[in-house]
Amino acid sequence: MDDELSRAFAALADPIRRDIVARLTADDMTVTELASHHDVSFQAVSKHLRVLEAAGLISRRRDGQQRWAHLEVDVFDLLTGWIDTYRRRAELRHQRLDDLLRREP
Amino acid sequence: MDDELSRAFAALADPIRRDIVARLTADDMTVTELASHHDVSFQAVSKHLRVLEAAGLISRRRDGQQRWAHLEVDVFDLLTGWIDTYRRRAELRHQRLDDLLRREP
DNA sequence: GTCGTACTCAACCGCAAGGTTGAATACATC
DNA sequence: GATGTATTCAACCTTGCGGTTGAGTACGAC
Repeated sequence: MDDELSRAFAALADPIRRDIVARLTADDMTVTELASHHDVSFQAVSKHLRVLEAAGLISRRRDGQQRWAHLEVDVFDLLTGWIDTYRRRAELRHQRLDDLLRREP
Repeated sequence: MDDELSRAFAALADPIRRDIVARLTADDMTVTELASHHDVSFQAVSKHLRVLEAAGLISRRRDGQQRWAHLEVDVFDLLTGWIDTYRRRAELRHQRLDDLLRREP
């Protein structure tokens, strides 16, 4: 659990954090607003935001007393990039297998 | 950490498990073969395989004394499905924002 | 049946994750 | 300056994860 890929996958493994990410697709939000939708303490949500920030999934901006969380979609590319690489590799393997079977029945 | 999506993300958060998945794109493999590439005990790799199986990322087949692990790519769709849904939603938001700014400068 | 091989199960350990509560900080308002 | 609000920091607790080792199971070979 050290590289960026691991942090990103781990960050999205938690349902509350996935929900936070989902809400941030609509608009930037403050900690209070995000916490209002969850049955955990305010501070717990604050922790979740720190995890998301460490994973590069969000950035944060201070405005007065409020801290606005903003979704950073670039990390999504990192994840789908990894997944697609190996999905493609698996499909290629099946392709080759099919070809072989078709050639030697 | 209960639903399939959480299990899948969590499973791929570990570098060893990602490496196992990567190797399985080339071919089905036994526990011994997979363990030979990593600096952890044989039993630790066996545990990792159980996690991957619980996440639906692999299936397993017994053949004599050997247990072959086989990659199941369908879970990849589950992950990219989730990611793309919210990536698209975020892009739509930016689209609307751009339109608004272009209309009222 | 015995031996070696492939693997799982079980018990344990250290550590980090996610949660809590209470205090501290930072800013806005009066 | 005092009060209220938004947020973080710090200390703590419990649980689960990834690792280990040692014993148990299941199968093949002799």
